[in-house]
Amino acid sequence: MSERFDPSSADARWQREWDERQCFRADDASAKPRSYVLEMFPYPSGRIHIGHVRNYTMGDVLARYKRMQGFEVLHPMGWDAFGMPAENAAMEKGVHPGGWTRDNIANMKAQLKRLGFALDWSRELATCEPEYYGHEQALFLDLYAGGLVYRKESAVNWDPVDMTVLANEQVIDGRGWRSGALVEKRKLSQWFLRITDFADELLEGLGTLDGWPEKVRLMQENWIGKSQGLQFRFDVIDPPAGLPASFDVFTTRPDTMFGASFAAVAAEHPLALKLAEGDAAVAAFIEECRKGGTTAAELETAEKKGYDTGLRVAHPLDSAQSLPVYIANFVLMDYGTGAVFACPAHDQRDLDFARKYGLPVRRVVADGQNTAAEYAGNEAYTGDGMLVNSGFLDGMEVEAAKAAVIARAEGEGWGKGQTVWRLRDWGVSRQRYWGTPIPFIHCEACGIVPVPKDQLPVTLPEDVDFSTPGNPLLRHPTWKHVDCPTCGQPAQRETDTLDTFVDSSWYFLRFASQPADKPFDPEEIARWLPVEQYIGGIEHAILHLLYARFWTRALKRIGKLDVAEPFASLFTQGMVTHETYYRSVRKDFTREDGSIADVLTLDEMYSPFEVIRTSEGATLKADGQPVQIGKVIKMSKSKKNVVDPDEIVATYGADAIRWFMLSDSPPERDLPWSEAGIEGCGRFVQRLWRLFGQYDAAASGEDKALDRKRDQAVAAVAEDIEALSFNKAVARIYELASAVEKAAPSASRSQAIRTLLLLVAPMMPHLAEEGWATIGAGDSGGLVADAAWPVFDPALLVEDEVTVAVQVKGKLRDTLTVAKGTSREDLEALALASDKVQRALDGAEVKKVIVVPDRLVNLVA
RNA sequence: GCGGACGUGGCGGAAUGGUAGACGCAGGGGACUUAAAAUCCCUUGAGCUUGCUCGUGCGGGUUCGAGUCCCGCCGUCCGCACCA
Repeated sequence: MSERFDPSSADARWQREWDERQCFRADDASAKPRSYVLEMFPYPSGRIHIGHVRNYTMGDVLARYKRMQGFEVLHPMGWDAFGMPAENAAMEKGVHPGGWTRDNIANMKAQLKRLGFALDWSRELATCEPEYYGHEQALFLDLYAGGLVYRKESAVNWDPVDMTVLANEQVIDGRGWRSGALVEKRKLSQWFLRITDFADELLEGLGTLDGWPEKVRLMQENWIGKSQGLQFRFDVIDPPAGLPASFDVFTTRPDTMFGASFAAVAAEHPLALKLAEGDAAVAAFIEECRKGGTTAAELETAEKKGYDTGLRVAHPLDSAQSLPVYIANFVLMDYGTGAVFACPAHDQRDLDFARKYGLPVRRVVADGQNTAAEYAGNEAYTGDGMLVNSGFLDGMEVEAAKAAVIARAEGEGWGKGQTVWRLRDWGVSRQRYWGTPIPFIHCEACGIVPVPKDQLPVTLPEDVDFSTPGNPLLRHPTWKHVDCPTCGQPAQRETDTLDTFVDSSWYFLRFASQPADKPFDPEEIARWLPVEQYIGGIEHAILHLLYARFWTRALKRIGKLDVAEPFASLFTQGMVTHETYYRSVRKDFTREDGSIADVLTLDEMYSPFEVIRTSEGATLKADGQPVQIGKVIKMSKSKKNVVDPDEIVATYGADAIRWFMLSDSPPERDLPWSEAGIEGCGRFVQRLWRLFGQYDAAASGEDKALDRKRDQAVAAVAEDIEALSFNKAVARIYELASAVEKAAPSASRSQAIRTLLLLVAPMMPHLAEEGWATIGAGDSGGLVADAAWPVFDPALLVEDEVTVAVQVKGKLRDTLTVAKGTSREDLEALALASDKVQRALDGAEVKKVIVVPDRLVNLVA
């Protein structure tokens, strides 16, 4: 064995070996128990980011460990390859989105290979290839046939300069993020998926996902947003001609109906719009509401504003009462019915509004002993209590009163119990080129016609022009012109493409089953799904994970597969962070005549490679002067605090960076990158290598203590990996390595070295293979990638000597080393015999003795 | 505002209610070396009177015993948000 482990030659050599032997190819026909380990597939942006390395290293350790435990493991990789950046590159650099994307894939695949991940590349897929998106089109048609896809007019953010629809996230302060143009609301006919049909199931299903973080389940629960209450009708008293005679409101507090003091409709409510037609003041008010900002800060401080329409509605429970109708800026058109009844005493917004406009505030829920109808103060009472001042509801608790009002409304026919969801149907139309074409044809005679399945895939044209804004598919000279499949007359293709979240809603199914003639085979899916462990970033907690759950359930409902929840366990890993370095620089903006127009203080950022970091501070290499050390934040190009995984691999080898990704920080938390840290990892790789070199098959003699440490490490590391507590597994391995280093040569020591190699094999596979070639030869002769996890006798884990803490009044005074299982009496006697204990007791009488066998003795004086 | 997570040495972090600080990084001292690198050994929570005191954001409580459980604060981060 050579002196040093040389990753620059060993890494590539073993990667080639794994490739040639197809070690990580999942066998569909295997009789072994199965395990599907999946990390969220990357967008091919160009380079692998350090966050990818962390994500895929975690999955890789688990996949390799599962293989060692005798599982048939499916651990695939692919590319979420459609999306905006490719079109941006096309516009900026004049390249083709497809060429750009495929080049990126090739580069990133090579990068992933250099990290030595145990992936089944035979199942690689890219969502931008017709072999993938053609099947997606087929599934979309199946969902259409199943009634889960429909078209409707919907308002979108329209960028009039780029001539495209923008996602909400792409609208910044009302302007398009690229063009800077004021964004318009535009009505477009768009394709929708009926995710709201599954709102209840998706919510219920969360309860079965024991392997998901509570945080993610809560986020999805809030997103789905189930509210139960009463929807009821307000009749307008003496409605003016041309106005609706009634409108519906929704409330979760029907119990508070006797406290109602006004009704309010949203500015975009049909009633308000109708009133505006004949009344300029109403129109002006509506316009004012529209201008209101939607940022969090603006909403926080926004004043409640209302416009009294002069209309009045009858109180459904008390015909003697009527309520004024306001148009109010705090009522949202797209939630519930866009209209509310207001009970100021028990709702903060209603109270703010009532106080401002001098409307009555009547208590109907008792706040403890406080039952007076007169409601004082500016804080609404929203707690439980007994109904008061409420006619037939008096004396009931809130929940009972809700039920009573709903029952009465349903009996009398003016309302019914209703569930309202925050979740909206999923709009999937995008006016973009680089996405899956929506497989429909618009025919003047026949309407909307699905593309017949034998004509799939509908492929994207290659010859497209990005020199002018807008959707290239729309202005392509020939692509959209087709004959109607039904009547044969000239017709037009749908030129919208699917939201890329559709692509990622079923890729995990295609990984498990890849027939050429259909999206997947349900029997093959049943063999691999659900994914045993899914790993990815928390940023996908809602959209991707909810869409994937929905898509799977939708396919189940139409009989395409028999899986309800695609991901049995989910793990959301933290980010990789790094210090930032900056200097505050004064910038003078001078006019042409030399006068100063503006002075700003800007932070100039420096990359870690421009900076020398010592324990005292940081200096810039260029001038030797100090720089400020900023916050530790997620690596990002704009903050210049990125490190390139490729450079780390070139310097320290794949195993060192993998080890770093697993060390120190718990995997769900952020991991601060440090130069010193990666150097330490590089040193540990070499330290293990030296240990492997000390393996001596001929050594003899037993070292019981080391045997036990070895077995304890095997058990603990296995437990830690299964819990994804990689940082603890790493610490255990360090401990065993130190113990082995200190031990004198023996057969036990050689055995421990061999075990150590197996324990690090999932984490440092290249080093392990290189060592196994010497140490493992003779027992299997094969690769450590195919080796089994070390076995041990659980009985041997038990220590025969234990250290027992001795406390006096709860404070540690001494420790005793005794045989395991020493009796309570003996422990007590030994504790009392201790000088330190006697000194601490200082003659006091021992009143009580607590003995926890093998752990501690506490003497209470 | 609502919901959630977290607060432990210089830093990342360990710790089924039972010896707080495992393990790593950084620091200090030493060995080897002409020297450096590499490696190895010792040391490293604070304070003082060197065997004692204090120490897990703050204040209470439960307990023989609390980083851990309960109550009330403070702070940081994340998600959602005029959701009726």
